Amino acid sequence: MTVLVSDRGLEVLRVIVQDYVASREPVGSKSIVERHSFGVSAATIRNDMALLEDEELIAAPHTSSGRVPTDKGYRVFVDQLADLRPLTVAQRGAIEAFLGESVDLDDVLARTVRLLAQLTHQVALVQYPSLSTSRVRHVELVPLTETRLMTVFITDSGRVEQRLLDVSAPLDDMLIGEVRAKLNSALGGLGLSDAATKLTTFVEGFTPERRPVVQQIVASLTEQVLANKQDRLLMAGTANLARTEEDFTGSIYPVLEAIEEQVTLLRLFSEMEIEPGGVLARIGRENAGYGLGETSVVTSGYSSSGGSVARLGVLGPTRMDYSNNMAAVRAVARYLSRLLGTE
Amino acid sequence: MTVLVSDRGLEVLRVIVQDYVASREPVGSKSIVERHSFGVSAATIRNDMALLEDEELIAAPHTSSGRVPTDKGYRVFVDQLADLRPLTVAQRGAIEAFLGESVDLDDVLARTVRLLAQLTHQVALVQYPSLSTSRVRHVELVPLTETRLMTVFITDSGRVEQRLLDVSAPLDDMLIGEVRAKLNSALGGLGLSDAATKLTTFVEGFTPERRPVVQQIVASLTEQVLANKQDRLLMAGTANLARTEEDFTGSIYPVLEAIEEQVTLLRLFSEMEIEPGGVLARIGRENAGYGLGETSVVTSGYSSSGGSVARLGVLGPTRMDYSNNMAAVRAVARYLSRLLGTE
DNA sequence: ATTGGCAGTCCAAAGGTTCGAGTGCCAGCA
DNA sequence: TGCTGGCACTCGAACCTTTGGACTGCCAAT
Repeated sequence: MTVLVSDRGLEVLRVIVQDYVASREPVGSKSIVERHSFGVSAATIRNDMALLEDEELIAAPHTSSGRVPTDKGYRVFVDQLADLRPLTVAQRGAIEAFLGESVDLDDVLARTVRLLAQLTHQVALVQYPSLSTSRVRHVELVPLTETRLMTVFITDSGRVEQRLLDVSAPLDDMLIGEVRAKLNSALGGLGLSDAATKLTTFVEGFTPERRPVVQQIVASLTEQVLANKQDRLLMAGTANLARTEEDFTGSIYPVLEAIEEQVTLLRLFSEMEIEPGGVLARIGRENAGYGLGETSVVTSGYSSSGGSVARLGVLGPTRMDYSNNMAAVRAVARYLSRLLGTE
Repeated sequence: MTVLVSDRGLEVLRVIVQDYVASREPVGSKSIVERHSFGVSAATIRNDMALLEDEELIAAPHTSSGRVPTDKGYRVFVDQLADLRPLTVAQRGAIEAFLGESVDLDDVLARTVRLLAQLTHQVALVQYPSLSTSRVRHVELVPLTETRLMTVFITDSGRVEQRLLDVSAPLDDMLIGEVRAKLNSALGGLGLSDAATKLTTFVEGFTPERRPVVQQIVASLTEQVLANKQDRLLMAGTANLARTEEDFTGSIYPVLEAIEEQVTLLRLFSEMEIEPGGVLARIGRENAGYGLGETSVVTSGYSSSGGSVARLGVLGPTRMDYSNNMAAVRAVARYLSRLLGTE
């Protein structure tokens, strides 16, 4: 974009975005000079606004009404104008206090997503650390009855998956102990794909009469490994859509549908490049392909001890408070990385 | 209630509830005779309606408008008039197909709550089987690093709780094996309260130099047992509140708040007596104490293999489709009992 | 470049009117 | 006794009109 807009022009854009987000009403030249000290008259602001309109950064809903930022205007605001001031001490304290209590990964993520929803008043999303890039830390077999056992699967990203399994022949502790030991020495430290490969030949180390049972266990584990490659998504604050309903011109139905379809959101997530520590916004029509043409998505990435990177973020109407939301998402992502990294 | 209202009067109440729920509009005598074949004239219906109004079962929002059921009217409808016809074959099939795929308790309940939200288009709630009435099935200690281990706690209701733990001294497999074995023989089959009691003296069976480490493990387990006595609640379909927003006279804010406060809902659940297989409704002002004066809650109970009983249900505006929702809640509760009972 | 002024536009709110659905009541009828 | 048709009455929802005001765009002056 060539610089057809003066510095003051950009400043005008900023206050238009800010005021519009705050008031939900188109903002006019007069209210700008009243609320902000530009040191120039309303007429001057009007000239600047005319330029901004030429650049399609703002638009007038009706011939003689105030202006509203366009998607492009939000884009410029986010890229050049938004100041992501750090959260207040109180907010930081709240994050630490709230997440600090967590006892395991499930708990951490569940709290995180609720926290994010509260901080931003939007729909919050947190993706589980991808299993596919993480490694096997431990496999546990827990006998429950003679023919029933539970397989527990722990990755270095802290994720724990368990599954129940019925086997055809009675189990004895000796066998289970042996299988457990061999499984752990064979799989420990492997990436998941490698682990799955290794499992295909695992049964060979056992005597023929034991193979059927071992095979059943292996089959279950393999399934567990592969099935869980698909990513999980946590959500919170969907009710916030109700509060912001007025911001959607049509109904919020398509939005609700897209949200129920977790697959859609995962695809959307996966399309957003994340440099660690950074925070990204997709604005309005940029999401039109997903039926979310009137929503914006703010995301960042976090890393867990396994080195795997997953995403988290919020989703809401295009007219959202980007400054606050981006700051919150960034802060929570960083804190989460710290929490999961050292742990 | 004395029988001041004729049989036909009750029938009129039924169609008023049904039509009002379907159309969201006050229903008048004329539309009743048009839509339903009562074999009498509108004037007669009007007389019946006057009686119903005397009984405070219906009310007129404005002097000359149709009638709307009162909370009391809904109550009578639910208690005497609603026909809970079983779900269609297709719906049953959907339940079985959807829940049948589940792999563990977490999965079952997560699917259940989503299913319930879909069937009823309301906010769905599912309570985890209470730990307090269930018994210890297995305790597992999983070493992760030299000073770090994971404690896994499995109850006969299928619930699995895990927790990470850092200990002050290095662990060796021998010790872990011994502690695991002793824990399981000491705790297996005990109720949770008894287990907690037993844990207080558990450390005595070890040599003094080992006690500190064992004590740390025991402390963590105890905490795990006690902390988890508090019940967990799953929720889904909160976005349905947005769809039904018009049904709330004021804002839906208090409702949102009550929903975020899971404690409130748990208290409300706990107040509702459940005879197994039955389904209960709390209507409108009956929930006023919780800030939910305009909402109704439909619940039932389900039992899991541990014999423990937990609750599930839906929450929505007073003007909801009780017939459908009560049938759905009952069906899902029964199916869930079957699934968790045999498993 | 910036400004004050002015004509023009058009939405939103306020007021007024109409329309019709619905009620209550009553006298007549089976 | 219970049901019916008829009628006067009420009152909200919908529609129209009017008014006020918040804008803009443009222009001549500084």
